[in-house]
Amino acid sequence: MEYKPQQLEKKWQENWRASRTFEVVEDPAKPKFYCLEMFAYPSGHAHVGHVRNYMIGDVVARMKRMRGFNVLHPFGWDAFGLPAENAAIKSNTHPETWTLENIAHMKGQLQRLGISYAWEREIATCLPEYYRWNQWLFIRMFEKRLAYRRKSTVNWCPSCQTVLANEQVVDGACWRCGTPVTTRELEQWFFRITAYADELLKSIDGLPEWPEKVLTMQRNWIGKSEGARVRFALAPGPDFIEVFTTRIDTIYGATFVLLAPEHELVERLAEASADPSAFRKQVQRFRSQDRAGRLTGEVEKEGFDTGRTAINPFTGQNVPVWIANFVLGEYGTGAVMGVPAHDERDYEFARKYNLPIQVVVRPEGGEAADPAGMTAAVSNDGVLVNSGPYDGMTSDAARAALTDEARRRGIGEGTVQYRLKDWGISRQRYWGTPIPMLYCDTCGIVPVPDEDLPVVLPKVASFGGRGDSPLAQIPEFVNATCPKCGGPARRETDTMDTFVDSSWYFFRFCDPGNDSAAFEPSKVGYWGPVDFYSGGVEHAILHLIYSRFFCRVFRDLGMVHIDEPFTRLLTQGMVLKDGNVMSKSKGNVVDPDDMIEKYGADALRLYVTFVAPPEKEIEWTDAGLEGSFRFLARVWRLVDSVLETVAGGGIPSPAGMTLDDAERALRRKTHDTIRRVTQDLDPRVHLNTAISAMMELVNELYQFCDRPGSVLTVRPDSSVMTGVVERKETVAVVKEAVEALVLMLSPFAPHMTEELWERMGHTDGISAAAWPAYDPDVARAEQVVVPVQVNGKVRARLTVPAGTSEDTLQQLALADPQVQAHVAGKQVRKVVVVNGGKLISIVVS
RNA sequence: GCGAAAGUGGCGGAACUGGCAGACGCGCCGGACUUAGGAUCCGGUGGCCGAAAGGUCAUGGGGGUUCGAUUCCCCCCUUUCGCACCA
Repeated sequence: MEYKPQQLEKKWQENWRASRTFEVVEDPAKPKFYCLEMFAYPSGHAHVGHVRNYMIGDVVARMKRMRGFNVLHPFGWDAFGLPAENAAIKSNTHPETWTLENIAHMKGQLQRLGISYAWEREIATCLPEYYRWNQWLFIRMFEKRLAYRRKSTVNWCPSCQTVLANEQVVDGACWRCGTPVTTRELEQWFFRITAYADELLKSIDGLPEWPEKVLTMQRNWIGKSEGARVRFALAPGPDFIEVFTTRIDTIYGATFVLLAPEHELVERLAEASADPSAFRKQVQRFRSQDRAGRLTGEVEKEGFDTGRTAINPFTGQNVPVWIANFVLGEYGTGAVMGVPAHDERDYEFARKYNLPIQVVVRPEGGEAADPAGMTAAVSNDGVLVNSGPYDGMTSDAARAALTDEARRRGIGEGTVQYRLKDWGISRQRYWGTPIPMLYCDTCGIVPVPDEDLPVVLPKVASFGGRGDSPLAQIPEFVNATCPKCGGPARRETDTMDTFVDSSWYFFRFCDPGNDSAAFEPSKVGYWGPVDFYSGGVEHAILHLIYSRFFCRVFRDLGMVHIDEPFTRLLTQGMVLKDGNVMSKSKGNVVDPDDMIEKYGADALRLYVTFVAPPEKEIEWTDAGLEGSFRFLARVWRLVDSVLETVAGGGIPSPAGMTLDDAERALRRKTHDTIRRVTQDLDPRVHLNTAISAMMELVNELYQFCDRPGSVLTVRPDSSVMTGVVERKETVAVVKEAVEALVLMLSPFAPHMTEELWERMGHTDGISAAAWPAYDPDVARAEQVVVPVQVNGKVRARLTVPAGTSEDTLQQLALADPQVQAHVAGKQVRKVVVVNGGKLISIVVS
């Protein structure tokens, strides 16, 4: 029978659905395994990049199932978001229609791949059954003051017409569309992720199974720095400027103070200045400078003197107060002390504007620099000079002592500063979760009562972003009644950032149908945390830090008992075509359906897992896919040819039989392959080398069948073998090899192996079958070949019984005629037997 | 600029704690079977010298440690990624 993947794939997909093969329930008797791939944005069409991600997860899920785990492997849709809205505007449909159609199409594509998803657990975040719990959680967070509203300067994407979180600004541009981000002053809802900053940072050390790269990115993003806040009195009083510094040890060298153009004191200083309008003009110019440039240092450092001075609380000196465009209003206190001798930026600034430079730190064991002759700031720690009572202290000691003095004098204190800021979640767009809040003139901000949830997203006809939320244009939505006083109230018309949806969906999968709670704690208690999570590295800080935050919020609500949501993270590489990311606009998208039609889903699955390690980027090639197809056809022919003999349960195991050399060699190869494949899949996920090992076994089986004197032959037309196999040993050995092969191949090529498994006489289905057992006694060779090197070159090979002692090996090596030919007339300096007999190295002079 | 990772045949990639570099696949070459082969099976395939046996050079470049280095150390080059005025 020829290998025709299409029909049998259909057959088995139908069979899996009908018999609910991959649905699961909690079973305390079995070890659980929660295997998850990042759910999909329903953009319209799955491409082979998606396929690759889902295959990595599916191979792991199927393998774990066969190894006796109760495996939860669900899938769903990250279905809210701007593209739906934009597409709807363009094509004059509704975002919901667009989204649900896309989901239906993509679901079909994924099902044709034969992924072992528990489809009955499918969720879509745009449905009220789901987003209702976003609202529920929002209210809980509001109650715990983890959600709050304030006016602030926010990132604004002029193209998307909405606010962006800091995490969504990449190099000063919108993460979604690449438009340079501007700022706006808006009343916004925030999640207090900073309340967990320290915990999120510390527990990074508790994530040993995450890529180091992702952990580093998260550490940098949280950006903890320890330092001090110190107040410089403004002369004349009573105002003061509070600065944040990590280098209080250099404070005796602070010869000026710099304010961000956004600093709250700026307006008052302008007011009191000689020429307020010129002052304001300068400030305005700084504020309107390219934001990205200001943030990255591409915009030149500039500043101007406010004409005022402040008092350095340690030196007592009057120091000028300047406003500088490079000082960040959002970080620290929005004001810094200028220490030109020991900070490069301050140095540059002081040189430009001729501000005094005072050296207060010298290198340990070196001389203090001469301010006049300096060409650059010296920012290393050292020993203090010109610092009054602190002279001679190391920077470290001085930081402690100076902070202590500041605290005693009431002019400052040690603080910890984070770069991480609270997560702004308000979005002025339609296609998202309505924020369940009401504004009442008498009662203020009032949450929608739980029993009134969900606040359903009303159907509207127009959603053009115009800077305010489309929901604000619907009076029936906006006008509501205050649940507290019964008076008129206004509804919040912003929607939530879609990253809220994706920050807890993995919990919902544990109990997706629950209509009285986000999930039943006992169910997450059983399944959580996610044991294996795979997805793109682009979420290294966005989704992955928000999810870690939400997990802790649920924990503090008493609903989960874990700190971290994902035990192991694998960031898979992208699939490129012609060196580029696949995208519709580039016209280089490879549609999995086309590939399935040509070669079958199994070949596609095998290709994306074989071509490179999962973490690496790959370049799509049709030739590679064809190669994978060829391998599957080769396996098919092999099994098909020997099927009649190996089928049925009547043949005993080869263990205990008296085997000939070839049979023993094949058995050894079989068990060696089981060991290699098993290790490559678990705990490592080296899918490519696991497949290589199976290919070797297949090659070996072909050789075995073709060996001289064999009556087994794999026929090109895949007819049954010729002749009659009389040796039951031969049959038993081949059967063992073929069964192990088919089992281990099944996570990669489930359809074909199901078919073969059935034809081999099994009725239970291969996904219920047990992973083949590795027998180390079989894999161990009874004879080993030991290479003998003389001065680094292999000159002979000894064939000896396994376990020959090192002494004996040495003697045998030196007695070997070929070795002697190379040793003759020279002096043997050294003989080394490596790793108990893996190799012998002889050194002669 | 700072930091991290990586650099292996024509290509994708192997090599687990230093131990026969190039597994496995693609491509290419040859053979068998064929009316035919873009099917299949078998064989070959890093460079150079050689008819062959064999020799010799080879894991970005240069040093070092070692009996032995793709693997460990130092310097340099290149690429990719991350951070990028965070005081």
